[in-house]
Amino acid sequence: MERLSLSFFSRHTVEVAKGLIGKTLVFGKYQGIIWETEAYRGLDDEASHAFRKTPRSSIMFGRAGMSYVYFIYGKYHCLNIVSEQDGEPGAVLIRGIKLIKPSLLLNGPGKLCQTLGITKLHNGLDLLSHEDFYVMEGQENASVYQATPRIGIRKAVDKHWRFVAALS
DNA sequence: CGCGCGATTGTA
DNA sequence: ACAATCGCGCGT
Repeated sequence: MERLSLSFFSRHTVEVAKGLIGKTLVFGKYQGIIWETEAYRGLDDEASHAFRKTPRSSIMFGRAGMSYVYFIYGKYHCLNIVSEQDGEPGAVLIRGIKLIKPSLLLNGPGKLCQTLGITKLHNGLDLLSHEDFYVMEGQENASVYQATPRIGIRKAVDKHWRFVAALS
């Protein structure tokens, strides 16, 4: 299967978030079908870390296809993939994947990173060229069935930028 | 340098 | 409905 390239990730973040549903995340020995995503943008998105440019969020302003991993609530890590043209902020939060072998649904960004062992050490890696951390084509039958407000935020609840795959 | 709070989760 | 837990971001 073919690895997703720069042209896939360097689009509007909402399109990337939808497009990632059904794709295959590869991280070391793990492989999983991406089940749930959320789009986060810049100045037009009050709920995004990139609403303001800070040291932490600066990666979101860089070239698409890079990993953005942040630490939250003193306990959990969350995995994002940078989107948009270089210079434009955006990233897609990976909220859920369906692990292949062992078959296991990882719902929730914290649990996902905990299970796979993703930490801040994996922040700023290039998924376009990394040896065993990337996204490739997958089961395209997993089509988007629902768009909802994003989870765990109080701002910009009018933006329905959370996407969940259909059952299968 | 101090302080409030969060793109979460498990438990009550 | 809420506590746990600590790094980030902003104000002083």
